[in-house]
Amino acid sequence: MRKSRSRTIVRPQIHARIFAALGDATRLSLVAKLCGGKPRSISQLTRGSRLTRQAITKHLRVLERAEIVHSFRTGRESLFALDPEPMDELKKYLDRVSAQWDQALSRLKAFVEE
Amino acid sequence: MRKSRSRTIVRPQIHARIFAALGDATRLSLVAKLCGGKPRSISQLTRGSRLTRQAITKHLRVLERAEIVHSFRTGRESLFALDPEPMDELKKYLDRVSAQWDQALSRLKAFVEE
DNA sequence: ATAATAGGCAACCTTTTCGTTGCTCTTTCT
DNA sequence: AGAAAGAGCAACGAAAAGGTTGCCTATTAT
Repeated sequence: MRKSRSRTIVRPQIHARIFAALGDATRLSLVAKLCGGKPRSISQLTRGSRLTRQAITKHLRVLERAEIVHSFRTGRESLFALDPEPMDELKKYLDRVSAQWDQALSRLKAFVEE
Repeated sequence: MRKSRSRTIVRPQIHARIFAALGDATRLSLVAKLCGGKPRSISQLTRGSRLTRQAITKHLRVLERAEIVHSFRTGRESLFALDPEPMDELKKYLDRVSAQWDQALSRLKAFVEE
């Protein structure tokens, strides 16, 4: 078995911003509303929330900076839609983490059994 | 096609804490170090970082509260090890999101083509 | 033309987060 | 026994996050 202990397979840093953007209940529920597929306006997304429109706007901007969402203006409203690529990236990241983890476990098992 | 528009498939809230815990570059790199499999002490995890031991400790406690990591004391050192279940949960969450997304896309496609 | 709706921008406040320093305690090494 | 290493606790400060209010502009509806 090749033991490449000098290098870590899982990269740091890059995904922190995406994780952070999803690390808030309000934003997570915005994502939930948007993953229905249809673009929604800020007012629409504000309806049913206890927060003000401006608060929702700020959350949407955070999601936008993390590129989880993009917006475009039509007439007097700005619509937001989901951008699923970063989520896929996160999924891949988590896959790598658990792959490395499983590998570590089987190494451990092999070590114990030898 | 059954259109269950009244309920959202993707749940909010529950995963926010886990996402938030991973939403920091320092903590992400701690996870990276830990997913090698071997439990590491606080001092070990501090070595090579520009931060103080206490800063690292705090980050570890955050990861612990999110149940991404657990700790146990042996002698004078407390060791931390990864707990991969929450990561799996996140992966499942992201799967649900992208499943719903794909579904929305195909609904849209069907609508456009009809 | 006016009123109503949708948003942007800026100031402001409060709470969390991130990191530090200083001190104490326990365990291990010599 | 004494020194060194590992860690816990508490106080503190700076900065960021989350939210609000007030006001102004642009678009749509009546």
